[in-house]
Amino acid sequence: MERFEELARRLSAVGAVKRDLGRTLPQDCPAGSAAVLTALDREGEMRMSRLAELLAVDTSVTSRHVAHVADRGWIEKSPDPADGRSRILRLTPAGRRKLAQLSERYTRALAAHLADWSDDEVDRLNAMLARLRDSFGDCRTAPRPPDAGGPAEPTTRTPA
Amino acid sequence: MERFEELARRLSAVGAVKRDLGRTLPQDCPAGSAAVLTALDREGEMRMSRLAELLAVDTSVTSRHVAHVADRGWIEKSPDPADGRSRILRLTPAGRRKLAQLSERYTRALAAHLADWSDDEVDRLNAMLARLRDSFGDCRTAPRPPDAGGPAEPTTRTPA
DNA sequence: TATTGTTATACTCTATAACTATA
DNA sequence: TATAGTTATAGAGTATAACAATA
Repeated sequence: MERFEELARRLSAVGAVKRDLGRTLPQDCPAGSAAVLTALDREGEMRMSRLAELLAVDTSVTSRHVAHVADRGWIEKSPDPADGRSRILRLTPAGRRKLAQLSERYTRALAAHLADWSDDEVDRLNAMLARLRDSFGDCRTAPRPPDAGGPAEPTTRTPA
Repeated sequence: MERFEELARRLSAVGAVKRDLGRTLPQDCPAGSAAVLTALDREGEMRMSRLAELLAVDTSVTSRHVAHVADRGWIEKSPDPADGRSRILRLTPAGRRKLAQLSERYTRALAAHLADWSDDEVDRLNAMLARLRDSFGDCRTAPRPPDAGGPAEPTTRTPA
């Protein structure tokens, strides 16, 4: 169990890293908003429920974050032809520009701190974090739909 | 930069893992309090300023968390013979019992989710997270950038 | 009746700034 | 004057529950 106790502490310490990186974000786009933009950029347009699932937070939380970015014109909500209760969320050109700006700053800060890491090391950390996330799978929400069409061409953005 | 963009997303996703694990914590001891108990258990008695440094949060934040656990009798504050402004923080027996309880639940949840990980894999993740934390050293004093619309301001650092 | 999303409320975590009490 | 710690205030993130509109 010792190694799991260590892991618990290490995960806790990741918070410090994230707080530090979060300071690169502009005042009008906090981490929650950046996460919405990033998800829509990578996965393409989607409904609120799916976005909440991707972000692994409650729909009420997602609703607030979406409202924030929609108020600023970074995403648009169009009617969902398949379900009148739902709407389709989509990045706007302004949203893409905002995301590009965020991503550039955030990623640059990360790269600066990890300047002495080899590409391979970063890749290995990425792989392990991916596995970690998978191991916690869908403890909060339903599994992703059987994915058929593949995500709309992601432009490789990033932030929080 | 792509691998750093991926890392940014992976780090963000760690939040979901931590939220999930955080649900194992008892109502009277949230994550911040647990962090205080853990640090005092591992590093031994210390002053507020050192604790704040270990947790990588502002002393005002630490002060609140310490007040929470002190109110519940989990730590005690004794006068610092070397400096009258300061006090020494120390776990009480009750604090140790509380921590043992927390740790048991938290660690068990972690172990359950990572049941199919080998010891070696957990060790490697631990090592990488340790290095990640080290790479962000003591960068807690960096103020927020002036933000708002404009392009990323110039940085003195030269990322890879 | 069930589901999608919104809103009201509450709690945790964090930071900045003002304040106290020592040094 | 400077430092250790506290407190007041504010902002972000999250969750639960009550609600509206639609299915």
